[in-house]
Amino acid sequence: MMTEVRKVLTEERYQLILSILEERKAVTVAQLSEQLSISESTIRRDLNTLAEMGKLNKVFGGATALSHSSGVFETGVANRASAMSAEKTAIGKYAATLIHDDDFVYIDAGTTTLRLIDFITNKKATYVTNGIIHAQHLIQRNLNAYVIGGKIKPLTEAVVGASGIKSLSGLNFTKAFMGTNGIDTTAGFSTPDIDEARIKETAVQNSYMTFVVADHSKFSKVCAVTFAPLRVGCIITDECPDNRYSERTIVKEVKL
Amino acid sequence: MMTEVRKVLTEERYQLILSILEERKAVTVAQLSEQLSISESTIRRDLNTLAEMGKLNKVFGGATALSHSSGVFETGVANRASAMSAEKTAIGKYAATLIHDDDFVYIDAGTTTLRLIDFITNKKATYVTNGIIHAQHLIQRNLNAYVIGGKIKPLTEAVVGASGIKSLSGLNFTKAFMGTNGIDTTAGFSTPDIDEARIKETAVQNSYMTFVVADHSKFSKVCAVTFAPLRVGCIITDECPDNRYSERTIVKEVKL
DNA sequence: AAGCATCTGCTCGAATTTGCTCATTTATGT
DNA sequence: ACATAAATGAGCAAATTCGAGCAGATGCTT
Repeated sequence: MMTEVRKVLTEERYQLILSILEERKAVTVAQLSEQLSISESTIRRDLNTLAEMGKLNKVFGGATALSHSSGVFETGVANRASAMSAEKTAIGKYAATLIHDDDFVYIDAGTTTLRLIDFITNKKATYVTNGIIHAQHLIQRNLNAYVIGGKIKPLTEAVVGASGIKSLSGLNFTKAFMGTNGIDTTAGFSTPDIDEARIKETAVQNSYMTFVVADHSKFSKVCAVTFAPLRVGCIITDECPDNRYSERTIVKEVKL
Repeated sequence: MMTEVRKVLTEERYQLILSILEERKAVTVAQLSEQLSISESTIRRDLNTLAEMGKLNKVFGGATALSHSSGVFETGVANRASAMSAEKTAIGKYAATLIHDDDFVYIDAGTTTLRLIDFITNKKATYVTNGIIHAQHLIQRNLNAYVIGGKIKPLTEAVVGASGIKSLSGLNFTKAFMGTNGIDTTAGFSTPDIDEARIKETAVQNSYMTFVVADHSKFSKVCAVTFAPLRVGCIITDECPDNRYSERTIVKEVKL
């Protein structure tokens, strides 16, 4: 090998793989290959070895961490959060810290934003959402909750349509937390449903700042309808796979 | 464009499905398909596998969670619904038969009206409510559901306040189904909360017909704020204790 | 320096998973 | 009860992943 990069010992790689797995609970061969700059063949060999040693659970496509029943400290929200992907929890936890007193916050319907609600502590801010389940969670946390009026889309239990957009007019949010199905350098933020896109579009336009919460799987994906260009939304994610995004807008990577 | 799509491990998908199910207690195949951006075929296969493992309850159209120990439907409003259960059921069952095709129905927040929703069969009518839980129930019955926008009152999870009233303007209901805390010959229909009273008042004014659903315990009670005089609302009850009411408005007694 | 063992990365056929189509079954409305 | 619509599962083709085999590189010994 002609490279001057220090050789990574096999044992060292094993430790790296295990620590990554410990954090993520599940990784693909491709992820490990990219992160460690090692060929997939070697990753496969390592995973096989580690699986034989009983250090991890090998599955088709990658590996999962062994189910450790170690955590007795898990309570309520944390318990549900651990069942949920760790990424969304980390993203939600960070995003929640961005809310300050007297903020007028819009919370978009979606799973990542729902996780965010569980970490909100600021009771002086005011919250508006278009998600029926989101509204319930806000209320259960004793927060100042408002819901957008309009037609409810059965699939996602989100308020959409013309009257929903009308409901948003005149509301000037200080911060909007949006979910998205796709993030792309040229297509921006996109979602499959046109009605939901219109609502998102209006909410973003009516907000002073926009934060898009999305885990790494949403990058380089393009859905049917774009609701905002890349530059208008700060991205909060667990891992940004490409610096082409940080060149075009603010990207905050939270650590797991 | 290199649409780099991040692989999601099968095991990971299982966890995601279970956590979503934990959150919502019931999901459709279509919902999971959209949430996880995965084909319905795969979702079906996953649900079958998870059902075989005994991790969830597979039903036609989707899946339901196993343990109903802690759910959104058993908190707050749903708990109080247990009082006068048989009476409310009978009242709701009858009231639901009053809804016809092309009706534009307003359903007030409250426990009796919530029971009413469970008996609605007409899918051609359109339904508007100010209750968050009511909206969820309407959606789960695949009905045309709209929600009023505005501030959510924590105790009853009902939308109240000025923007709620504004949300109602321009809506001309054919039928309104209202709950009430008190019915009195002189004070009319009354409720303890002034904000909720204002919403009720507006809804009644905007409706061609008004039905007040109330069990016998509500008669001869007067609460802080009157939202409608006795004559504007037909009363649907299990037992009317006094013919002074039937002299002043239409009273329908349903049998248990 | 040459020999040898080990590790790494690449290639390719086999195995697995995934998404689509379509006939059948199940639910809903008249 | 009948007709219509929706959901389901089996079958099939495409995409992805796996593992064995092979060649080059590295490090250690002679």
